[in-house]
Amino acid sequence: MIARIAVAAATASFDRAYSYRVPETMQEQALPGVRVMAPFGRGNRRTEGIILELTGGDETGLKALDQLLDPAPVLSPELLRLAAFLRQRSFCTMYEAVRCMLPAGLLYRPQEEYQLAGVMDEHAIEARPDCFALTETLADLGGKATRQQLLRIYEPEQLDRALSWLQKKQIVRSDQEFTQRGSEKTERIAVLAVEAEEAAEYAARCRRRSPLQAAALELLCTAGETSAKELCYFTGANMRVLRRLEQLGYVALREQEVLRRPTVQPAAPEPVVLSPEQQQVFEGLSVQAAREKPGVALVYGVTGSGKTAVYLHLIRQTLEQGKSALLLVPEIALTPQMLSLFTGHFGQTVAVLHSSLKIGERYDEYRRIREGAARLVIGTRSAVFAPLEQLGLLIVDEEQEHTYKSESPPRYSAREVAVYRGDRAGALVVLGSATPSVESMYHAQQGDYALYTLTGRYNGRALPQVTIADSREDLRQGNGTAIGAVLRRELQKNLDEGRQSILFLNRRGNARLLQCMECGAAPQCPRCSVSLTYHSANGRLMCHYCGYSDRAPERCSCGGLLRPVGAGTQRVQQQLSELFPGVEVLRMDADTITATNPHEKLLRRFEQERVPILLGTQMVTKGLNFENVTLVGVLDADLSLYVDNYRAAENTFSMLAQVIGRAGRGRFGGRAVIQTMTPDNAVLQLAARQDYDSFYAMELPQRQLRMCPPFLDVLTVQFSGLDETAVREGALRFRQALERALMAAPPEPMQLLGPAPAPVMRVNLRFRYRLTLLRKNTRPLRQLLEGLLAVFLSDRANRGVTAFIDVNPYE
DNA sequence: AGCACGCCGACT
DNA sequence: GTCGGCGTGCTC
Repeated sequence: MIARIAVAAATASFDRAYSYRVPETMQEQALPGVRVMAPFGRGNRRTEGIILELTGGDETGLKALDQLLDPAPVLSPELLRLAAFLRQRSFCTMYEAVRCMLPAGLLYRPQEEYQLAGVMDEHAIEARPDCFALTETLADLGGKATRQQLLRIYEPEQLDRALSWLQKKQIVRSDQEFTQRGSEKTERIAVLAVEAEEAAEYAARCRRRSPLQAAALELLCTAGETSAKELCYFTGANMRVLRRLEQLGYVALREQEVLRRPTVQPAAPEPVVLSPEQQQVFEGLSVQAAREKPGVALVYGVTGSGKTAVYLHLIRQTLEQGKSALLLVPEIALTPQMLSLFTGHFGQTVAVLHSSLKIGERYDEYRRIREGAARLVIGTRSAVFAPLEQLGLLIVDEEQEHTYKSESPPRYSAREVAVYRGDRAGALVVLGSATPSVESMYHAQQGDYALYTLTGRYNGRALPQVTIADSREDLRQGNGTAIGAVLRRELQKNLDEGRQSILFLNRRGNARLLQCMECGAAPQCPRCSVSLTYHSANGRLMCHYCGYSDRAPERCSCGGLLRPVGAGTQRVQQQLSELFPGVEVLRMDADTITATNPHEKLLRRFEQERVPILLGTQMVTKGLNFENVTLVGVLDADLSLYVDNYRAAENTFSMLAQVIGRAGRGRFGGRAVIQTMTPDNAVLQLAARQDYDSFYAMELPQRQLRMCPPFLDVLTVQFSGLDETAVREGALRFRQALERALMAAPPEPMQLLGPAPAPVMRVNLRFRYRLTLLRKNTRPLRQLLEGLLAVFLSDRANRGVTAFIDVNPYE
């Protein structure tokens, strides 16, 4: 018997199915979807792999599998096919695709184990004292140790240098042992092992010599029991530092059980009654779902039109038919109400999958799904790979959201995967949105998708009255603050009436920087071309691109004082307190949200204590649903509009529509004020009127003109390397090869741009350039690009330059 | 990528 | 004569 396997060791340039002989003893258990270990390459290094298929035939000259890692397949044939789709679509290797479909808890981590097998003679000891020290360590550990154990004591390079010498001399032998990650249900907790006074005293003594130990001890003195992870985060220490403290007897580390089922507060399962319009949409979808090839439905429903109620009925029907359902949401944290609604109705049938679950929780949920105990999966992007059988329904809520696109390999779009899975399984795919992506609406207009519209607002409430306020007017009046005259008037009105308001600062992310008060410079990452982000919680500077972290200095290199600046919520809060003395303003941004003060808690306070004003960045735009909020203010609507991205208009429209939708959810009607420097901008005006149809009609020809989706796809080839010239020249060579290949292909509308520096030109010391190809993303094109990429990566002329391809990226 | 094989120069 | 530098080609 021959097993065709995909191996983890393969890179894009030699990723194919490799044939191995299946030893007699494994024949029964070896099935497609079972992971294996196998020797690979000249050195026969052991690599992980997965069986794709089994065949008969000539076995001579084939290597044999050496171990099966699973008692039963971890991927069904359907999911294996999905992995192949993912590989093809996102230009990743087969094994990368497989890995991304499995929960982390299921992934084996091969653990190298080292065993003492000889002794060093005097000569050797003199020549390689470092190696001798290592053999002593091994002897202390009982003659063998795992790589991880040794890494607690030695630096990786130092360890590898010594080990390779010792292995060559056959003094140390290595073996591999497999530990299954995620089977653990514990986390590591640190506590003081001595009186706080003694610990503080030692901390003071050792501060000079080992500042990290001192910092960790001091934190433990004040915080008491802390998880090792948190302790490291706040002090900048690492596990080695904590181990050392344990050795010295100041700290005790222990494992503690952690909760494995994500907790969701189920709502009372009150019957959800559909309005006539919702009923009509439900029935239409229901009929469509019953077809042999249900296809895709776009449900376009204005904010507050009750898409969720329709989902609920559709899901119930699907489950009653004995099928399973998948509901994708952009971000779990922003949809608590939806989550409790569904758990209230479907109880244990629901499994929740998202990235902030603990490894064990995720693994448990995954198992409940695979065993058929959970038949409704609610989750974020990667939940699209949930191992559901008998899929009858896939819903992608807020389908335009960018969180569905993965920005790390495999770079897939969960929306596309959902459409593919639905097609293969004969299941209905529902894309829901208040502001559909231009692509999806285009497909609906073309008849590729069925279109359903919900126009009525919940309980017939009117849309908020929206005012566009001209910020230039305020500037002319000498009002340089973030709150213009119009908004100020409206806020005052709300305060007088005892109503609440939400203010939205349209800043990307919540990044906060340190800036020099003298020269204006902000500390830069030494390895990337970005400013470092300031974390006030632990007083450290961190780089979001490469992970660099350092204590925040007090002064700039010029000697000036460094002060935090950022999204500017603090400044606006200050201005508000001057404008409305004594009025409480609740701030919601990276600084006010911490582990102990999550944004749910903040929002609960906002609701229950009726804090008059909530001020925040992007996180205030979504999912909030408060009866007493009657005013929404957008402080700077332009900011997301004038960026170099074909989706800028769509994103801005969608964002504004969502924010405006936050007002007037209750009985009292709502108002919104949009402040802008360009009040005549058509996108803003249409968003103010919540006129999606006109926006779409205006945007579509723009897309055609710019050769952007839905007409053509954006395929970027990104190059990176330490040597800028090599990267640029590599990109240029790729461009030339691509031009030649496209010349030979049947002519199609297209445009090839670049090489140009990537938006963040340097990350982790590596320079990044990119080519942009606007062209229809067809199978022949993908094959052409895959081939060129493979050639590029194995061409010696491009040494030191890596490349990857991304389709319709967000950056 | 990661490894062996092979062909060249500097050393016991 | 051997050890080790790195350029080259392959991965069932």
